[in-house]
Amino acid sequence: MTRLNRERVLRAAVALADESGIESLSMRRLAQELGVVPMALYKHVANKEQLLDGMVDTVVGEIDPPEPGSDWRGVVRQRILSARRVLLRHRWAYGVIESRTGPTSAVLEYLDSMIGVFRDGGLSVDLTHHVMHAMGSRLLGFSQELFEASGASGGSGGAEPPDPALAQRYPRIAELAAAAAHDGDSVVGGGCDDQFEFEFALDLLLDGFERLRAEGWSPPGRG
Amino acid sequence: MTRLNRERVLRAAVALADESGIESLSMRRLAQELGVVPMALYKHVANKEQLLDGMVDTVVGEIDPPEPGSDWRGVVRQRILSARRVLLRHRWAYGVIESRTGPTSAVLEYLDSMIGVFRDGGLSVDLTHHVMHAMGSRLLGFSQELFEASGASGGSGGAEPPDPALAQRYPRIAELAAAAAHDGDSVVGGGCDDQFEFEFALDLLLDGFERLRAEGWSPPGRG
DNA sequence: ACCTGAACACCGTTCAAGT
DNA sequence: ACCTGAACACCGTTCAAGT
Repeated sequence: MTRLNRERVLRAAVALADESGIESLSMRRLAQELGVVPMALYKHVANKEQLLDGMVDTVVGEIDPPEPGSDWRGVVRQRILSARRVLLRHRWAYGVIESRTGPTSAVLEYLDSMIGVFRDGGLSVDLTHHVMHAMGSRLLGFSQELFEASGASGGSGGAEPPDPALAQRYPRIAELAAAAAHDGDSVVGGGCDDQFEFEFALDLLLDGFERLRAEGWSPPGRG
Repeated sequence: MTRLNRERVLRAAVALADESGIESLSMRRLAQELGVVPMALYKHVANKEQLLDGMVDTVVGEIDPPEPGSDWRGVVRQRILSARRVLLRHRWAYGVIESRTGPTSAVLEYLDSMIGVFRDGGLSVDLTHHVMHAMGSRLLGFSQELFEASGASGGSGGAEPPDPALAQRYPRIAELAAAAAHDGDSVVGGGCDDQFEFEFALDLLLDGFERLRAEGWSPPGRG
């Protein structure tokens, strides 16, 4: 039973969230996992918020650094897809990062380096600024879909057969779902190729940015 | 003291979340607000999850219907900006909608009608499908920014003066923040014109979709 | 049919005490 | 310096009882 320290606490918290979901991560449960009384944790993290901050830094630190390349779009693309792979390994990270009131230092470092790629690619400070906002959480590989995933027909969740009553109430959704039914059925989400959808939107945005850069975009007048 | 019913429960819940924030919305607190014992609520909503579903439907029902116009982009734009105004009145709705495992019926209705606008605008079923994914939660007016808002310098939150040590650690962020400092200072978020950023990204996406439509985009081969 | 009371199994966190 | 025990003020929800 080695001594507790901040790193052991954070690693155990990440492992617990990975295995049992973020909703199972309580100070009490984490302490139990570490064979310690709940209050022992408070010597190493100030409170639960700071624990979550530390978990975010741990995860964001797993993202590959940018691999320099000729095309700024390629560099951005590769790094965001790396972030996406990391975040898919830690599915709880999505909600936790969004719930932070401010960015942690690892996130700031990540954003700073991403800005550098855009700037080095020739985007102006102003354009880069709006680009960073437009990318939003997609910079970290988040899909920004309306719902986390999977079966959505009636509410009971899971993969149900397509409901003809729902198809009548929502005919446009049904048409899309029918066309998208590569594997499985879905309203919006399940049965779709998440990776394809992610890259479709990502490339659309990057191409749009590149077009604006090439056109010499500048902000609308301030008066 | 009139009889309790589902609608009164939902309206009180929305009002409580609007005023005190979603974190204050507990079954016990809501019951207290209604002058009733906690268990009385369970006759009108099955549990807290269903209460949240009902609140989402209430809010999504406030979005204006689409105003038919000549240009599909204009119709989509106007309706999404209406959704955004609604969601800004109920800031808790963002997190609650994203936390639902499946869409509520009001959301399905909204999505169905949005799909109709794209299809009537001449987008193919396949393109509309990917467009819906690419829009994601932006369809409901969400910004999809990395952090909810405001001061982000070091972690203590609030509007601090720009920290020279941080500027040295994150020089690219500092450069952007300096350029963006219309009113107030910010790392990414505070001091920026949220409405401008939202419309910038929205229009970039809509223009991209229109370009693909005009080019007769079709999905890549399946083999 | 609707509301109540007491209870169960949880939370995060403070405070005073131990070693 | 680090860990513990007991307590406080909360949760959502079940179950049996009241009217």
